[in-house]
This record gives sequence, structure tokens and C-alpha cells, in this order.
Amino acid sequence: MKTVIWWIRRDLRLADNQALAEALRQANTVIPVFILDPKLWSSEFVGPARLGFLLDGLRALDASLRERGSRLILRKGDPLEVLRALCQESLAEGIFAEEDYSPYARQRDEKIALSLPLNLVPGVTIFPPQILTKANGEPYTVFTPFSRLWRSLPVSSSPLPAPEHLLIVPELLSLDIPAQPNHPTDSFFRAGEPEAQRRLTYFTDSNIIQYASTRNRMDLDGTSQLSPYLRLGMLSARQAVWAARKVLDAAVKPEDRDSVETWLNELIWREFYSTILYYFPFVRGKAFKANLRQILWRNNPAVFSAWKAGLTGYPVVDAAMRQLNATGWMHNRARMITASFLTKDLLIDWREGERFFMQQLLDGDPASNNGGWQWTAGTGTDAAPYFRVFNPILQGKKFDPEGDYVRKWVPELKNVPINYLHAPWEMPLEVQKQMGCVIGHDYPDPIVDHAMARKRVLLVYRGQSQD
DNA sequence: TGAAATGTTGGGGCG
DNA sequence: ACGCCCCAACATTTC
Repeated sequence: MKTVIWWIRRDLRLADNQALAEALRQANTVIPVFILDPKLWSSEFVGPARLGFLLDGLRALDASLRERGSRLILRKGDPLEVLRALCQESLAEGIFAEEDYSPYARQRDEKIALSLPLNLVPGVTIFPPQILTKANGEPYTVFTPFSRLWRSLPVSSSPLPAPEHLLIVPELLSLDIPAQPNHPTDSFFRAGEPEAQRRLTYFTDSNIIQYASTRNRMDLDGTSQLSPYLRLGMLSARQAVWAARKVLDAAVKPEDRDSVETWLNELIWREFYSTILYYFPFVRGKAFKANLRQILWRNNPAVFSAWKAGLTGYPVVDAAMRQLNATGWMHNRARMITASFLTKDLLIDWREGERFFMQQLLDGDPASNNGGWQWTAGTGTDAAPYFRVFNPILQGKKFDPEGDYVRKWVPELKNVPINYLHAPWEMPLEVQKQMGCVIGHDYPDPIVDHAMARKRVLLVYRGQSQD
């Protein structure tokens, strides 16, 4: 083969890219193509933040390609039609792409493979879902045995280096990469492979050995914050795992090893949910647990709007939602708290929260996001039991003990003393006035009483689960 | 990767 | 000195 297409989907990187490497093995001219598929990027599950992050990522990828004598071809439309036309224009004899296991991608790729020479190569996850089953071929639905199998498998070869040189692509029409001005998130998460690598190095050189003790603290940078980069493949799962293993090999103290293992576990959760969605694609639409598909949600639109805007009157919830809206990212602990609050305290369907998170999150991934929501709602595989209801006040005291997280994202509460910060409605009116934060005026009254809401949701869930 | 309700224990105040 | 009560601290059960 002389010319092939490298079809880029969620692998915006040159290093450790097995699809690109395979394309280069087959041909000397490789055409890098990204197709803006309106079915994906104009859907109700995408917002300006992730679209902007994608477009910035494409710009960064194009820059790296140009440094190597190549360039990115951007097209828009139905992938089958675009690829068919491109194959004719370029006389490409093959298409190489990283395999994507989400339902839409599988359906799309199966259809394309019927009429075009599409070759799918692994890389989104360390292991493909086909091998992550029980001995009898059944998929796992519980995390712990799944993770035991995952850890027992050898992570084959080391990450591939980026190719040093690529041949110039033939004269082909390419759209300009559009601008996406309405996303202020790039000041928090700069897109692109170099930034992803820089962050991975920083994390594995420093914070990873504190991860077990700091990962739940919303006021600290205890997490890796790599999820947006993993989502679009500016970083590969294999690069992350190898970097972690390197730390593990050098670690002396058992706490350090624990921390690295804890972080690895999070990467395994990612593969768990990818595998769950592969075998149970219906979870995108309904509860995994059949007995929790008829919950009588309240779905009050005004209450949903208050939650989205960070105006519930519960400081930790509001801080988290405002962090999400401002940056396109939310701390994992805060995701559990806000999800618990939406589903259990406000009795709003987890699918509403799932969709809003998909719209706002840079890392919005159908498998992980759905898994997280169904876990919190208690409807999913290996989920939290339905009666596990987070108390937003206690969660705030535990995981934002100084209140720095709340004060950063909810400036109205900046001057509220820490002993009132997570339940500011308990402030005497005198103190409220003194601090310039009158509840109901400068900051909302709590939208619901947590003690009442807890009892209410237990009744609602219990009624359903016993049907 | 919860939190509330309930049960148990033991120290100290006090008649 | 003794029994009683209170309640904090911790453990267990329940949702």
C-alpha cells in the first residue's frame, strides 16, 4: 500500500498511537483526517466547552503534524460519505482508526466496514472488552473481580514514540478549524498532546504519592485532572499506566505504593464502565437494575435550573456546579455529592443530570459518565445501595474542612466563618448582616431541607425496589 | 466511594 | 460508699 487514511476520532496524539503506527507500517503516505460528525458534535450531549476543547485539540494536533511535514485534513459530514469521497480523491487503499467501543461508534464503524477497508486498532483502553469477561464468557457486573482480572493481565508493550517524520499529504481540501469563542475553559485546561504530557509528568513526579490521602479533598489539587486529555486521547491509557508503574517500581514507602495503586484503580474503573457499556448498551437509556426503572421522579424544572446554576443554597453543591460551568471539569468527590443531591434530595431523574454533565464536561464520556450517575443513583452495576444518601453539609465539613473550595467558587460566602460555611442558614441574622451575606438575599435559602429530603427519597426508592 | 438511628459502655456528678 | 442518672464516645444496626 502506498497511501492510507489515519482516521482520528478520540486519539488526538502522535505518541503511543497504535492506529497511526499501524497506518505507517502499511503505507508511506498517511493522510490524517478528522471528520466533524454532526450526529456526535451537534447532539444534545455536547456543549460548547467540549466542542471548543476538541477544536483547540485539533489545532494543536495540526501544529504537531506540520512540524513533521504533514497536516490535518478536517472535513464535516456523515463519516461514511466523507471517507468514501476521500478514498476516491486520494486513492487511499486503507483506513486505520482506533477502536471506539461506545454504541454509536460501533454501529457507525460496522456500517463503514461493509463498504470501505476500515481497520480498527486498540488503544482507547488498555484491554478490549472481549477479553475482560469471566471464564465462561459472561461480562462482569461487579468491579472487584473485574479489577482482579484486569490486574492479572500483562500490559504488553511500552508506549510507542511519536513518529519523527511524516510524508506530506497530497493536495486535499481541508476546512479551516473553526473557532469556538464561547468557551472560557481553555485557561484551566489547555488542549493538546504537549499539555497532556506535561500534566502527566507533573502528576507522576509529585502528587501521585499523596493520592490516597488527598484525592477526596475538594480544596486541594490531589487528583490528576487528566480526564479531559484521556477523553480525547491527547494522552493514552497506556501512557498513564506506564507512568504510574514507573513510580510504583521506584516507590519505597508502602503508603506511596498504596497511592499509586489507588490511582491505577481509577483507570480500571474507566475500563470497567467502558466494558459495561459494551455489553449492556441499554444503560444509556435506562437503569441497569430492572427494579429501579419506575422511580417516581419529581423533575421540577425550576429546581433543576437552580441545581444547574449552582443556586441550591447548599454551599458545596453550588461550588461544584459553578466549578463545572466555569471550567468544564468537576472534582470527583463533588460529582458524587452533586449527583446524590440531584437524584436523592431533589428527586430529579439521573438521566437529566447525566445529560447536563455530558454537555458541560470536557471529559464527558458516555461510558464513564453513565457509570458514575447510575452508581450514585443506585440503579447501576455494583452501585451504591439506594439508601446511601450523601449529606452535603457533612461532605463539606469532611472534604472541604477549611472551606477554601466553597469560598473560591461561591464568592458570596467569602466572609462567612468556617463554622457556618457549610450550613450558612444557621448563621444568626446579626452575623449574616455583618458578613454581607444575608441568606435569601445575597445567597439562596436552601432549596430543600436535607433531613426531610432524605426520608422522602427512602420512601420513594423503597416503594419501587419492592415491586 | 454514607449517614442516621439505636445500642453499649464507662466516667463523673450528685444525692 | 453506693446507686442512679446523664451523656460523651464508640460500636452496631438500619435505611
